[in-house]
Amino acid sequence: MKPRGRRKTQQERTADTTLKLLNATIALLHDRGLYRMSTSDIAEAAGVSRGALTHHFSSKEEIIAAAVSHQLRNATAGLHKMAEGIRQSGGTSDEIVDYLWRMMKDRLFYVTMEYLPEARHNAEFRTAIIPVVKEFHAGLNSVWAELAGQVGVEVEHALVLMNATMCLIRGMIAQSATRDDPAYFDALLDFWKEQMRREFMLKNDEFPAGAGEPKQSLAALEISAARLRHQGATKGR
Amino acid sequence: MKPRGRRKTQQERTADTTLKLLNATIALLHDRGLYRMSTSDIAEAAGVSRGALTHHFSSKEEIIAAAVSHQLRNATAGLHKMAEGIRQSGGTSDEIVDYLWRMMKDRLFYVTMEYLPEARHNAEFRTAIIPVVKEFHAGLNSVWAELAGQVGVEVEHALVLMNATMCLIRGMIAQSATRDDPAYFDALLDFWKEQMRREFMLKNDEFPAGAGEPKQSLAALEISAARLRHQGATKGR
DNA sequence: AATTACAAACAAACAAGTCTGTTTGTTTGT
DNA sequence: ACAAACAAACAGACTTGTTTGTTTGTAATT
Repeated sequence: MKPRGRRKTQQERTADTTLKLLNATIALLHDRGLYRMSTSDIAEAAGVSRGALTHHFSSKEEIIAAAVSHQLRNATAGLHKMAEGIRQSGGTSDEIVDYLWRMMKDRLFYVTMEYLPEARHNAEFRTAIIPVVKEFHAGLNSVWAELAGQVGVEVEHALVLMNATMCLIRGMIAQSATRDDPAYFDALLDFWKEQMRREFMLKNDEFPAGAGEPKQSLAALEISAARLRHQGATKGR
Repeated sequence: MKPRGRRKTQQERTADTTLKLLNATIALLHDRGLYRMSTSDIAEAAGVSRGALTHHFSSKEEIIAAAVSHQLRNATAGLHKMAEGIRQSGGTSDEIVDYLWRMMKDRLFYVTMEYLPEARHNAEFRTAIIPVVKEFHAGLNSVWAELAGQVGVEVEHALVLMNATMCLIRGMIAQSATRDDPAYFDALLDFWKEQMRREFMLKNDEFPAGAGEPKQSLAALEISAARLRHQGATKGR
């Protein structure tokens, strides 16, 4: 695709170099951490000079923000692709939870944890990445809304479930920094998948898709009963 | 208790100075972040000389680890106190979720996010804090197990619920760095409280308290919850 | 009880290294 | 030829750990 030995156009040169730099930045963020890496390290890892780096990015903050945006955009693209997959050939909540877990675990949230403190203490940096973060969430919404539409759950509720799922995953990965215990996290994830299955099943029964008969399973009945009982009991508070 | 203007013994001097240093360290971790603060800043904030700091702590890493341990131990003490409150006068899952949320939001997890990258990239630091983290989790277990025993839920399952709750809270606070939206987080927390209520209710029905006393009335639960709320509100520093 | 001897706590300046942003010089593309 | 892309040298600003000197508490001795 790319001309092999041929000369590159200026645009190509810029694109190549910046891409190498951004990928190297993400790798270093993950492997060494934001404060254990220098711009020299980035240039070295990218295989370019530090002059090249400073030519394209005028500050460390800027290249970090660019790299983070780059990574988030990639993740967003993946999410939309997944939403498309669900639209065309369906998908289960289990699969989505697994996908999100893998996506976050595959460096995304580790990198996020590296720059979150920076976002918290550096207003400029924060405002620089917030738009991309919002794009990312729009991607998440697509996936979840797609599943909701497929199963017939209210979109509002589906979004709550999605956000809870994401927060849970974030917290799990955060904890994994001080707890090396894959079995523990697997168990937690299994628990959550079951929760999501039940949520979608339950809602599916309450709002039957299409002309389907409102068939409630025994388990669902018990759950609804318990829920109603509790709601009624606590309303007086 | 402490002699007012009188001379202090060496032990008292050490205790006072180190405490001032540790508190200042936590405050700076929260306000400025691990990498935006220097040991000079710590000494200044504590109102002692940098020489005093280096006398008690031989490296920045060491004082950070000590401060984190200090904070975690305090939190652990609070958890055990709460477990005791539940043992004596009961408590609801709602109240516990609220307590954990407040505890984490009150600097605990913000500080944690500051040193998590360090824990991830610095093996010595990690091994230094892991024992205290484990103590902390033991404290969490106490609280949750107490509630489980009270309501008749299997302890195993209760621990899963507790861990999920903690991970959810972690993830929410992490997200709060790039999303300033209290209503959103309130909604998420409300959703979760409802989940926990249902979990405990449901399990309570599945495993009715054997030959023991009939389970506490909701009114009684509410009363003890109010007590806990008050305790939690006044225990903070 | 007072003086002296010693150790711990503290203060302040120092030395060494690192990192960032800038500047100056060279190559490559248009 | 001109400008963009790149390379490399440089200067300034921290930060950390160390060192040197001073004060405060404790214990021994007389």
